[in-house]
Amino acid sequence: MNFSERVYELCRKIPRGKISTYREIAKKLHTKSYRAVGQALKHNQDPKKIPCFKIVKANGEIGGYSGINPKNISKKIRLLKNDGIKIKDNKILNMKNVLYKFR
DNA sequence: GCTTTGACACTAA
DNA sequence: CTTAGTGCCAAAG
Repeated sequence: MNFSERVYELCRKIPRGKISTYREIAKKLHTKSYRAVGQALKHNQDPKKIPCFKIVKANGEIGGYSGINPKNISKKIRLLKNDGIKIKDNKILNMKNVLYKFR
């Protein structure tokens, strides 16, 4: 199982109404490659199977979605809101409440 | 097989 | 609050 696949697995484990961060995933994979996590997601991006919109930055910002295009960012925000996440000015509110912790 | 890139993180100023 | 700099590591070139 390569790096990317493990990233996808973790994404799928995130329950509805919760989110996670690139950092948390990297930690769970026992690496500090936060950036590589994002790389993996953008490359494969299988929205049908992988809720990659649940992955945000550690500081509560949204990050990107299928690149860093603002249009897709909006879509990501809409998906998150639809999942019960509150967002204000491209930042997550109540991070602590919605952040899903692995392990 | 070395160099660059990037959906990030962290600290300091 | 914003910039600027440094670290990170898998993938792409």
